[in-house]
Amino acid sequence: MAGKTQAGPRYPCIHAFDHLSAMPQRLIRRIAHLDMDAFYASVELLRYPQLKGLPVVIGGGRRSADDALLQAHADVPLSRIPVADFPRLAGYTGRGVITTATYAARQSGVGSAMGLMKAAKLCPEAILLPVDFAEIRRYSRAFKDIILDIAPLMEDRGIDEVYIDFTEVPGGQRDGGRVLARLIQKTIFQQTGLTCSVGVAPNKLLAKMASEFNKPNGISIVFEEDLATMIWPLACRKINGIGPKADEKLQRLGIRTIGELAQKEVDWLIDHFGQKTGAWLFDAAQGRDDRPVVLESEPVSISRETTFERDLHAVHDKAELGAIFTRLCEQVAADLASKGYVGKTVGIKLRFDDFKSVTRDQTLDYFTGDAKTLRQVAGLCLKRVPLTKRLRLLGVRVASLMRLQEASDIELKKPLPPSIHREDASNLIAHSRPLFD
DNA sequence: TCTGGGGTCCTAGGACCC
DNA sequence: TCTGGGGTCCTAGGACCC
Repeated sequence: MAGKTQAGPRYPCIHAFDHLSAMPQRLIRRIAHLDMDAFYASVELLRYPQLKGLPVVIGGGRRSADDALLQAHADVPLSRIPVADFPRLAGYTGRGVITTATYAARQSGVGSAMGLMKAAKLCPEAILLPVDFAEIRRYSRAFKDIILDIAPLMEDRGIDEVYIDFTEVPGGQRDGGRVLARLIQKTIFQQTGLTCSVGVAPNKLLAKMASEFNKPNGISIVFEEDLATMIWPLACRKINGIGPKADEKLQRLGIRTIGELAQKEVDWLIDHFGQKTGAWLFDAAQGRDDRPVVLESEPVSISRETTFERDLHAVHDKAELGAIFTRLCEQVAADLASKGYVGKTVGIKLRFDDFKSVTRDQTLDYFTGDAKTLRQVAGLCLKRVPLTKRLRLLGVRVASLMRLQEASDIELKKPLPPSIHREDASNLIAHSRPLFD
């Protein structure tokens, strides 16, 4: 960095750091997207370095199975666990899916979101490790704290991803953001042993795509003028927000790349995708996105759900279902309390053995966070669903949230129990089916 | 032996009010 | 007897993301 004080024109928003540069430049919007490389697997490998190079799958979601696996090794010093003692996929039964897999396991065709049983078939020699969420969260907190120390404008996008506004951060303009990106990347590695990939671009949309260009441990810089060469050749699916359904529809319309999408007229896109989506697709293809980096946001809903070890029947497994239902309500109530919220919309989610899901919810005229109240209202929601098929999942959700501190006594006062919806009452009589509630 | 869990946002229809 | 809009809230489902 040049040490001389610049003599040229001063720009009010230029940070002190840039005043030291030989050539002051106008600030251009520089947004970074950072995501950790193979986060879950990398954290596990830090703990069990003896697994390096071996096929390992990290299982997720099924807490009971995971806890059992963790428990099996609870009393063994980690450094002394021989690889042979790790639980193996073969012989494991369960309904979990894989969160991630090491490269050696991926070679056998195993990949994230795959059912554990399918993974066991594809790669029977694989070692299964449960996800240690507490450990994952510790590392997640750690890398975000490191970023906040260097660049304070950070948007949390989940366990292993953030956006960072580089625009006014010292050094954030240098080499298009590369200098700052490298500093963050290096500091995270030094302090956690984990690598990450960073993309820096004029907005979140492009930064997100850029961070994928150079994985792992990469940095990619994208400028507005790089649109045609770096973005347009990509598949539409690379746009964050275009999922399998939208992609399939685009393909049916003969659009495969973002460049092909960029050639379409707005009106044509609106005709095919509706006002909102059409206009958004048009902007995205042109690389336009003015969403700000959001530092803090209020939750919209808080929920708990669980997939059963086996499909349960409303009548035959009534007691078990009832107990699970109550426990979910208690967990949601505890989550509300620990986060300091109350809510007035209570809902349930059911998934049947054919994987079809339904939801029911009911809005109260008061706010609550009370487990018993949740259980009662959720029970009324449940009565509105015909329960002929077996169930594989049950969930409880609270929405229309308000901070507990801001809730007045009147809003929290519990009036008479809510009544069953009128149209559902006749439905109920017409069916007169057995319920586990 | 298919397919976790915790979220957000959008759409669309109906109720209800003015 | 027939027929307006607009706005807001509620509900159900679905796409998508991490």
